[in-house]
Amino acid sequence: MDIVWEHESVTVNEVVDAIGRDLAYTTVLTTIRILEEKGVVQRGEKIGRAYTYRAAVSREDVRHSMLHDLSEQLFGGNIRSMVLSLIDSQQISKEDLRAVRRAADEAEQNQ
Amino acid sequence: MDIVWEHESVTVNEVVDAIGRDLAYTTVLTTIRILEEKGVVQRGEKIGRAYTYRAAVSREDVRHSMLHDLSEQLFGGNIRSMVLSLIDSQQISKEDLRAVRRAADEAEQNQ
DNA sequence: GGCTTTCTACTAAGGACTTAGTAAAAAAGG
DNA sequence: CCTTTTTTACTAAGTCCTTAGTAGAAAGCC
Repeated sequence: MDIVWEHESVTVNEVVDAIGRDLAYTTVLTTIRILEEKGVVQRGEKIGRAYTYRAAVSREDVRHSMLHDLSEQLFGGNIRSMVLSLIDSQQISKEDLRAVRRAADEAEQNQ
Repeated sequence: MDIVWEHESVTVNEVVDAIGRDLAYTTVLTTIRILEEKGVVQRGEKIGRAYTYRAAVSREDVRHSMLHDLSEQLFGGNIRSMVLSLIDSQQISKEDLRAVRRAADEAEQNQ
């Protein structure tokens, strides 16, 4: 999906070239076909002899929905706990904390 | 795992009773055996005729590692982006934002 | 001590995901 | 037009997860 999102419209071959791993053409084709079945990718018209594909859901939507799912799994749906856990994780720098505070301020403003 | 974490030490039967879903005894047994194989649960001594099991990793550790994994998958490991995405998700209230800001302040202090 | 119940170990089926092969269709090229 | 190449559709094998059944061991009960 990262590659589809980055390219707006891709053929199977473009994905194979971009993916950086040594996967067979048919492997990528199968994967895209399943993504299409699930509705996260859509088939467009042919370019030359190959079909093109483009994302049918946005990266943001997927991020939000996966974050939501994980918050359910780990924190009973409590987003606040999740954010606090991230802040306490020692993986976060001073600038990160400043950015977080700024974002919290803005979010509060816009409510 | 939730049940194991809540009970400190459990038998298979206690899990079956607590789980709220209609699962066969052997299903729960198998699941616990696999959790044991993976090292997240440890077998203790027998109580009566049944083995007891207890958590071998903390809930916090699992939360942090799963959050870390998802941050890699969705945000290239950038925790800050992940927190900002959560804050922007409209799922978060004023009090949540205040709590977040307070936590950010404390975290900065402790650095 | 033999019957009954409880628990465990082993096995297995079905679904999802990843990987890739084969065959056929479609296009390209002489 | 016939051969070669490219692309697709279908199939399949392997792994992991969830679910559960069967057989045998262990404990409990007269």
